[in-house]
Amino acid sequence: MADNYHHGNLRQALIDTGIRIINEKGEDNLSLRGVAAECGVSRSAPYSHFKDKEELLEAIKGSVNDKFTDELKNACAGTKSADEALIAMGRAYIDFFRRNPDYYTFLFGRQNIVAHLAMDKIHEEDYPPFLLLREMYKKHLKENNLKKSYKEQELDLLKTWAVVHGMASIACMTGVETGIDWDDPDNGVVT
Amino acid sequence: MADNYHHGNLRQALIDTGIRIINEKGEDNLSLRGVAAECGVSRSAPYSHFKDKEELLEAIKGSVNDKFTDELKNACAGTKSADEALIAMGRAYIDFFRRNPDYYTFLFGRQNIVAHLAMDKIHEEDYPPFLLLREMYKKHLKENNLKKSYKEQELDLLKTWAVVHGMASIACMTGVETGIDWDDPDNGVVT
DNA sequence: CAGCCATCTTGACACTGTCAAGTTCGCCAC
DNA sequence: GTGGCGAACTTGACAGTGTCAAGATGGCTG
Repeated sequence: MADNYHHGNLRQALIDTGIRIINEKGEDNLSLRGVAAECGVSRSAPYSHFKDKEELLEAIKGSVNDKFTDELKNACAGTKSADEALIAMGRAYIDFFRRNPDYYTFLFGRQNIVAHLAMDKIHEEDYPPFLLLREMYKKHLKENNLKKSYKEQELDLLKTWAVVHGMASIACMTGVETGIDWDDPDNGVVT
Repeated sequence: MADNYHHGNLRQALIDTGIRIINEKGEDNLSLRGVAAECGVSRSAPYSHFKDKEELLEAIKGSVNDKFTDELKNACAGTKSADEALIAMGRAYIDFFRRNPDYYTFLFGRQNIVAHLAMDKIHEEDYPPFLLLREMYKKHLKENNLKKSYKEQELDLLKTWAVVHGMASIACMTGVETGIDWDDPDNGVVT
């Protein structure tokens, strides 16, 4: 049967059902054998597409990261100024992980990002969400006619990222409703 | 032999070697059987002290959390004002996870804290490090003769925790050296 | 048509968490 | 002391896991 052999797009199927399983049952309950089974394929078929279980997880991570980055971009899309965009991004960042708490550990747990990007300092890295933040931040400086030293900019970016990222983490841990008027504080931090 | 039976303090021994293994080989490579073996005890001996592997992990987590809280307290100890104490705590918080990056995921990963403390909102929780932060924050308000609404206080605390926690997370992910003059920014955020 | 080779399968192994049943031994009532 | 209770520990067993080696399949290229 041509059904069993040459599945067609097993690689993508594995990634997709992998994401679904993580959503339904959490990262802990994702097994290579399980993913393979749900794709209607034998236990070691995945080894034709991924060296490791780890490599499949990395691929899934990449996919989730794309979705995350898209949501951040969409949040920016409807805004008229860089200031608005920064606020919208902050909201979207936190919302994303409030809606999918499991993704926080999944994306940021372990040494994933380090392994992926091998960056030395934050401002040298190419983590897409951070690139987006920097871009908007520079726009914000231009629009408001602000001049800052490189050091000051670096610190602003780090602080902004930290506060938003921290809020997301806290929101995931506690399930807290961030009853916060982002229009004020985020701006306060950035400027 | 009295050596095999009634180990004496197996419970604590399991926790201690558990911590050691996590330090040496990471959480992923910690197996119940492994811990038991290193304690010179059979594979299911741990089940006399812990219901689960999860219950052992929780115990280890508690132990690590104690160490973390101690370091924060020690950081406060040498300070003369609440403002100084807050800064010292922020530094200690970030330093702790820069020294032990694995602990970040271990402590804050999954739903650990939620499961542990079952808190609804941040200001109602009893997570020791946060209690310490709030205590120092209130001292800071008193020492500086500041009056703030409950809402404002809540927001200050959340923002402060978020920025410090976020910095810690970022530091763990990136291994970045936080070349930051904490004497300025932290104060700026808190006040 | 021949055969290459990516793709997939089956068999096997070591390792894991967990349970049931049995063993050991300190301790307490008699 | 002696009996035995019960906590602490052991051994045997089972299902599930990641991974590899060897073989089967079948679309593509010559």
